Amino acid sequence: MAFVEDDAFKEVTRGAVTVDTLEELQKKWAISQSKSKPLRVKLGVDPTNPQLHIGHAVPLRKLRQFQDAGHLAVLIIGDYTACVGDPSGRDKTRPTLTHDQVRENAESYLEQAWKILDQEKTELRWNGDWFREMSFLDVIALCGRTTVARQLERDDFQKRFSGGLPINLHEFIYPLMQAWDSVQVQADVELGGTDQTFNLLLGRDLMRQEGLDAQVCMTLPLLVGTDGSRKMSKTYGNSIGISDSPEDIFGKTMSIPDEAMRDYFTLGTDLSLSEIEDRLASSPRECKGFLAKTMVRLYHGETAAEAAEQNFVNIFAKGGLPDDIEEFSVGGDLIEDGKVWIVKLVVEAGMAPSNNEARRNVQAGGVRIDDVKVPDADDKIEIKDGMILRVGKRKFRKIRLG
RNA sequence: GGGGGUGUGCCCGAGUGGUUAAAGGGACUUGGCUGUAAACCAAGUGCGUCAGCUACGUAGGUUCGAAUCCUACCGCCCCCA
Repeated sequence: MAFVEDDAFKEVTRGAVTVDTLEELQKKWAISQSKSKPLRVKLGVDPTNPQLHIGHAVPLRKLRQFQDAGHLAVLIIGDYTACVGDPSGRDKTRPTLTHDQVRENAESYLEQAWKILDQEKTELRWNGDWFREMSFLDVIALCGRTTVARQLERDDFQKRFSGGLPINLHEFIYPLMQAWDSVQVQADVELGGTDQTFNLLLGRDLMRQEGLDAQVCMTLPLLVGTDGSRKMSKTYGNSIGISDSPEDIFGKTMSIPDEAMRDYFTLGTDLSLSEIEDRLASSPRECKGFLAKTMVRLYHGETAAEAAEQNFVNIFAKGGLPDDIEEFSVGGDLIEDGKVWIVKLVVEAGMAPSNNEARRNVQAGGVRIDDVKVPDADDKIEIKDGMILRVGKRKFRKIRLG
């Protein structure tokens, strides 16, 4: 067997948790090189949410690495699978989306994905193209390709089943759909998070059943969220969106636990392993600052990265103010004798969701006007144009009269 | 189809007629320390300018009074067929 150990191959396998199997990948890689025929590397994405975060970016970056090595990305938009909802790693049934919602999400999804992928080397497919054509009989036949026992071996279903939680029948079909995608596009390699293992392996099975050369399955670690414990997910509120502002990306990255830095570097950036090691060897704070800057650079460019860092240092190291502060115009009905009740002001400025929450913030000493604490929640504030209202550490508003 | 369970706040979970806006934990928020890290400490987490209002699957009912009792409905789980 050909033994591939070139740099591109190393780069492409870097960070993978499992490769089923590495030998097959080496073989495919070697054949691809000798025949100058790019590998078809599949990634299926379900646009269940219009916002991509850097956790989603992990497999996309991996896909990009394959592209840089001369291979073809086969990006499948799961417009049909998204309507089912992937049960992987879930402890409850996913809410189902309408097809229209999915189409809409897909648009913004792609817009963001092209920040990472090379569009020239991408084959874009929609799995509705083949699922739409299937008859009910076809679906039945597809379902016949796996067994209930096999499904129940999965950890997520096992937990739900033994825990007395519902498992809806359509959830069993999801992996089959994803696996069928592989058959349709004749994938050489499929990428996915470790939670995708079952789905990916089922793709191998179906391809073999169809007499095709089975795909190699590569699983990647799930990026941990900014809380450092759970996987990154918008629903957990621990995600960094790739469309977030430079300031947000910088700030959120600075708030991750130190232990998560290595994963963020290896999974979320394009830096070389040796550089990453060097950085990790420096002081954690410096290292994290560099990480944050790198993250901003990836999605907003070098200039924005510099600015975001400046801004951060200015606010948190020097206790200053951000460069750009959102303005809030105080409407006439709020003002009484030139004064505004602090609680109402905070709420109206969108800095707290309710009066009670705003009141608590004041009582805790977290509300400042021009850097002076507001002592009492009952206080009325004399409004001056340009005054700075601050709630907590990171929320600022410049008050405008009129 | 028959029988047995179960449904509480963001999540888990206690509570079986009366200071129960509802124990405890997680999560989160604000403050302190700091590196917007971790750990730790403190306060807090339905709404309401504070009088009050609304909440324990949904709708009714019993009661001076219900998350707690009754009826119906809905969802979910288990066993039998």
